[in-house]
Amino acid sequence: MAGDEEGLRVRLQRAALELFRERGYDRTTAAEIAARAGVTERTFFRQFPDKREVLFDGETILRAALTATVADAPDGLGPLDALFRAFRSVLPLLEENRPYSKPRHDVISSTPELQERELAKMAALADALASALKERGVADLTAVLAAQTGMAAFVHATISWLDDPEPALAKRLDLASDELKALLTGVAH
Amino acid sequence: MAGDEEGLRVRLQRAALELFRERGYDRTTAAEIAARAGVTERTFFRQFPDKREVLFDGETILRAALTATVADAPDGLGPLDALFRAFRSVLPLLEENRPYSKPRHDVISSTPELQERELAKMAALADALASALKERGVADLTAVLAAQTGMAAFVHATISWLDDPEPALAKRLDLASDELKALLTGVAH
DNA sequence: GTCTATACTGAGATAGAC
DNA sequence: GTCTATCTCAGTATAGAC
Repeated sequence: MAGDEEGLRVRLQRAALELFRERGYDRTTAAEIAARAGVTERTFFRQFPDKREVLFDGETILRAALTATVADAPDGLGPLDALFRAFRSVLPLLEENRPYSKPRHDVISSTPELQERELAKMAALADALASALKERGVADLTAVLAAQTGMAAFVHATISWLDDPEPALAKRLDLASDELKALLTGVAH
Repeated sequence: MAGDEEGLRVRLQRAALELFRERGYDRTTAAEIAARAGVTERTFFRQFPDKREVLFDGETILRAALTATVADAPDGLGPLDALFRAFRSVLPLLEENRPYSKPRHDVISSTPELQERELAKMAALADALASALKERGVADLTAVLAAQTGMAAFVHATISWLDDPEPALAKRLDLASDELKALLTGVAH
């Protein structure tokens, strides 16, 4: 038995992604993932509360980075600008992880169960960002709408960039930001 | 047996909501729901692909109503205005259903599994609205961002109104609409 | 690590609508 | 008779309790 719990989690994640790509998500069992990582099924479920979660370990890190950057934003910066500043701050992290994220995303987008979990993670992230904005003194409704709107732009930019690396993610983020501005044009009420 | 399939679905939905409120979602089995509706477990799963889905039958109607109204919007109306016009058109439907929607929402918000499913439904709705906007000639990126942003406002208004009926839903929608305008105006880039 | 509940799936038998 | 919906029975996999 290794004491290397972190290494075990990574091994399980890799084994899972491999198997999901080979046979598809629903045709691979938790026992098979565990076996490929050299442990038992029980150990798998001790590391991850359910089978889907094995593909969503990185979200914690992303959330921590984003909320910290929002908290550190200079005074007077508007809510959406504070968010986009945070999104830009994690660009290197995302670009570095693209080789893993791309196949991972392919599996997710072809598996309804995993899509649901992804939406849940993104919603949790948006909630965390809304809280970070409120900490800055942004009003509740404003913070929630800004977080949702910003996340929508961020997710859309990221996903389209995973499908096609050109244009670069930074460029796509700028595009989405501009597009949000333009949305207002013609809003009557 | 009865040919009344629609009545059966409604009976199953009501039985499910009752049981979920009595014992909680995870402490009630599909067999129990079926039994209360007078059928077997297998029949339950023929009507609904999984246990969660029994609480999400109305989404289809809402989606049809919203997309139809977006399609019917007068020429020259901006994307966000077309969306809010559609949201307002569906207010009577929502108000009429509040007695059912409120307990349903309580169950959902206390059950992670159901929250995930709800997010998936809302995402599907946003996709449908984005498509409806594209049909009107709105550019892809614009349509997607408008749909996501509009849905965020709509969902937030609806949920807060389920928690507390005052102020009215129409008022809450106007508030959210105004808030979005204010939000987008301050984007620097 | 073992055992069990329960969500789901498939196949075949049955019964009612037409 | 066909067709469709339910029931019955047997099975697998996830997840939780012990």
